Amino acid sequence: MHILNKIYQQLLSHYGPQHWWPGETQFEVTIGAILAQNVSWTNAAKAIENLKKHNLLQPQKLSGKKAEEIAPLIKSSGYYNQKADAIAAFLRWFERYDYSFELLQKVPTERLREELLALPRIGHETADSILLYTLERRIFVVDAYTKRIFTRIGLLTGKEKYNDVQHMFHAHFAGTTRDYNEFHALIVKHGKDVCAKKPRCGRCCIIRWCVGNALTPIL
DNA sequence: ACCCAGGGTCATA
DNA sequence: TATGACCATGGG
Repeated sequence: MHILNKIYQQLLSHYGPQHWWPGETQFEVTIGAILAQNVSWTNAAKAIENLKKHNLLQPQKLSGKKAEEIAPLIKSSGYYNQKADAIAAFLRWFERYDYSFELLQKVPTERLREELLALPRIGHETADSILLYTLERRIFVVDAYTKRIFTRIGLLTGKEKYNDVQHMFHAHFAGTTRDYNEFHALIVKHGKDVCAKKPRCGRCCIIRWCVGNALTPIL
């Protein structure tokens, strides 16, 4: 069994399933992926609740709004002007698929990823979050915690680009889409738990405890 | 008052 | 290619 699978099993048994992504509908998950960019989930969740309160958390409703109208509704998520632009642009793109996630499912993952990445303010992580959590494609989502944790335990050097890190997981982590979902969620959980930006000395991360210290970067 | 949080983009060298 | 600046709210 590859070390990545061991780490996954260890995290899963330690924290339990995280049941990501929180969200009642595919559209809510998708918009949430944009709103959660570089902000605490609680801030993003407030913006989502506000959209819900205004009965706008449906593509056909929200597509009628201009970015300037969306922005004040999502203030709590931070960067609200950019995120309002991103949402408006996403809806303009989504219209070509009749606002139908059913139709999106017919599109191959690679093409979907390219189209999402072509949208403003949708970068690698946001695109992959939508692919994994909304559309249930077997795609690994790389975030800041992933790079930090796996660099700290020595499986990464810290100089890899997004696609390099993702390739490591795609090449070596054997799991279902569900496992890819859980792994990323568990990494975030573990990151918030013990792998803060400033290393807290003395608190040994359970991954290191799991795999030991003699690791060399794979890739 | 600082630091951080489930990033992305653009100008500059 | 690789940094730095900028976007911005809210909780600790």
